[in-house]
Amino acid sequence: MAQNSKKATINDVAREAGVSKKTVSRVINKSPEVTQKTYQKVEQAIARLDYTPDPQARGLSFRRSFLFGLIYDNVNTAFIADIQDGVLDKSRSEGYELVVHPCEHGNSQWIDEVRLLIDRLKLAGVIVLPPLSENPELVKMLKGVDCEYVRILSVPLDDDAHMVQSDDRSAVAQIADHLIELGHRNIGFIHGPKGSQAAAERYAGFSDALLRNKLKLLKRNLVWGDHSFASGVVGAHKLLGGKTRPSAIVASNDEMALGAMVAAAKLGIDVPSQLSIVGFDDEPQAAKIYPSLTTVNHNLKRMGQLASEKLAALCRNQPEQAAQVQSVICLDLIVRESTAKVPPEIQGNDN
Amino acid sequence: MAQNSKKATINDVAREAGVSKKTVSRVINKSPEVTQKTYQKVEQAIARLDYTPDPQARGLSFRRSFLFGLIYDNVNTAFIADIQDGVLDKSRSEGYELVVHPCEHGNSQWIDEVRLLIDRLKLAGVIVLPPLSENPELVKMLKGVDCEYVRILSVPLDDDAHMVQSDDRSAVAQIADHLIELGHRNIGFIHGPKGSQAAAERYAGFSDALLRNKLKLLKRNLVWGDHSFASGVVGAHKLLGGKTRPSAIVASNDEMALGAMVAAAKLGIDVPSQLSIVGFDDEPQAAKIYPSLTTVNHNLKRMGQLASEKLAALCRNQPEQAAQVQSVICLDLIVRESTAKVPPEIQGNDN
DNA sequence: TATATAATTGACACCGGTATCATTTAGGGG
DNA sequence: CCCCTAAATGATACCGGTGTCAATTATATA
Repeated sequence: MAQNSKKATINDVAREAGVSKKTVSRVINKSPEVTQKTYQKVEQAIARLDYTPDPQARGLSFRRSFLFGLIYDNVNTAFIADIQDGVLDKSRSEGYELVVHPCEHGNSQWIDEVRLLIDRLKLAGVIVLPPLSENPELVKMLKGVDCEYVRILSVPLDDDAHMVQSDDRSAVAQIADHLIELGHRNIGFIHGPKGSQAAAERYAGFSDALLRNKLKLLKRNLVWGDHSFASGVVGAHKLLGGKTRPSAIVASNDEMALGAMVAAAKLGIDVPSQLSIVGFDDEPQAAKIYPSLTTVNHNLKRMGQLASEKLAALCRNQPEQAAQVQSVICLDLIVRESTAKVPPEIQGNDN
Repeated sequence: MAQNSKKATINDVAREAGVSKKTVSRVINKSPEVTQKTYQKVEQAIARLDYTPDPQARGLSFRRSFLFGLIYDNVNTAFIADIQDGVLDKSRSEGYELVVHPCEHGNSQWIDEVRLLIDRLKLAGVIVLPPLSENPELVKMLKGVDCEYVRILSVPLDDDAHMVQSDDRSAVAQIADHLIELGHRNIGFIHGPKGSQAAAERYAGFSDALLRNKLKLLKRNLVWGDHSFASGVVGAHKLLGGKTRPSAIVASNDEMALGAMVAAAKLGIDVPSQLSIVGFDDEPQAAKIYPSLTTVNHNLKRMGQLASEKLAALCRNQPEQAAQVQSVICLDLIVRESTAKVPPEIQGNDN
């Protein structure tokens, strides 16, 4: 407790340094027009008084706060928490605190609600998470409002300054390649929700890999899910119920992959000796089951860091710099216990 | 977009309503001294102009912001996300936005850091999550600062207005009772980290149940862990390695219970036919494995809601009201597939 | 009906900063 | 050495609200 009782104001510093408060303000804002000498005088006074400027008062003048907003839909809490962690990492070091703001999914008013939030809190910038970030109406709104933004999504975009993209497509291709290398030819796929662009990207990656390896995409090997555990169970049952069941299943996310594993267990199909299963996301539980799940790691924290780094650059009015921050994140294939060579008795049994 | 271009200020409303801006301010703050008639005039003007007061400006005058802080240690992201969700639920309906602020664990400066955060953002209140909330230094700091607070923890406290407690002790007792009902007499326990009061409470519950049922607490049935998955694996190996291995294992949290399940699987011990396992927390993955995990549900979201409800009451200067909000939360036993009757061949094999 | 008292309302300073523009100081050329 | 121009600094209004206290109005009392 350096200060006596009240915290120092800019007037105290001005008095202490023997300058006007405007000059102190200049120092705080690193204005280049201040003399070296004056600068030091003020700096010392600031240090002596243990002064920190009041963000509220500054915000009132600037018509802008020192807050970032994190806008998300409350679907997957683990997902959010990790990104949030990364965002906090960078934003706080840049002098911004973070306001979190989940939106009711399905509530069509959410865009207006976000606008109101931005307006009222005078947010300096927002980071929008998928699937909200895919919404074109939102982007339209953000462009019309005095607030910077960065979108996190898995759909490629031609707007490096405002996006951090995880390259889901290549990652799923990688994962499919891994299975193909293990000898699998007959591979099932559990698709994500129909409206989701992210899910579409993941399927595209699967398709890429199969075509590149001259394998056919069989209709009977594709089932639809909605990224929920239950839909993974159902989907796997469908895939495994046919006469020529696939020797491997790729699920569009871990949640469904876990569902597939439970379905297999209940059907008495051993993973991985009789069936390989892969997921996508590397959720915490993926490593904590037996057999542990081969999947792909999102680097969520890193994405959060990059997003806030871009946002901070945008708020400094340096869009070029924001664009130069890495925009596309590659994911890491994580091979665990749920994948193995195709069992010999099935070997030739492909399409 | 109702407003023309700029948002309306209090002066605009005052002009529109034909009163002074101070009177408008009174209406905003629901001051009782305003006439019914004036009140309506102003309300209508506000509605016509689509006016919302500027929280920054109000905060500057009040020397207080309309922000709550959520202070946590970054150990378990799922845990945080759910509470955060509940906190947001209530706090936003009370007119507060939420700033999230993780603290580096191990960094001993964190209390000062929180003080600075409170000071700079002039937070109206903070909600502190365990294990941070257990720290007496923190509480001392919070009492010396002009900011309301609510602690979430699992240790009983005599301070209803400032705490939301989850009754871990009774819950673990319940879970042990469940096992005892199933015929288990020889029950192992994997303890949480040594410093943690929460872990101590859970063990106390276990002990309660055994003593109540006149079972002995055997030293060989207690191993220490640290709430991590890995320590669950190790702990279970120790418990299962002896000559008279327990027929059931209670882990102090789900994470370790999952570790125990993997350990059992690798040892070729079938769950639940040869070994029952229970966890604590009901993390999302608990239901998404086979066999699914019997555990206890935290009602994290509810805790978050109650905490923010209390905090809002405190901020309205109604401590009695805050104290009346439910303070102790009972947890729900969730029986799934990982527990079963004790196998007959072991039946008499107790202490 | 006049007056004392309480209930409403308004004028103005202030919260802690920044913007604008005038003023002072410093540097350079004649 | 003086004048001109540019750089550094300061005075004052203002951001959008609230607090204080005085001024006005309504109500109660005599």
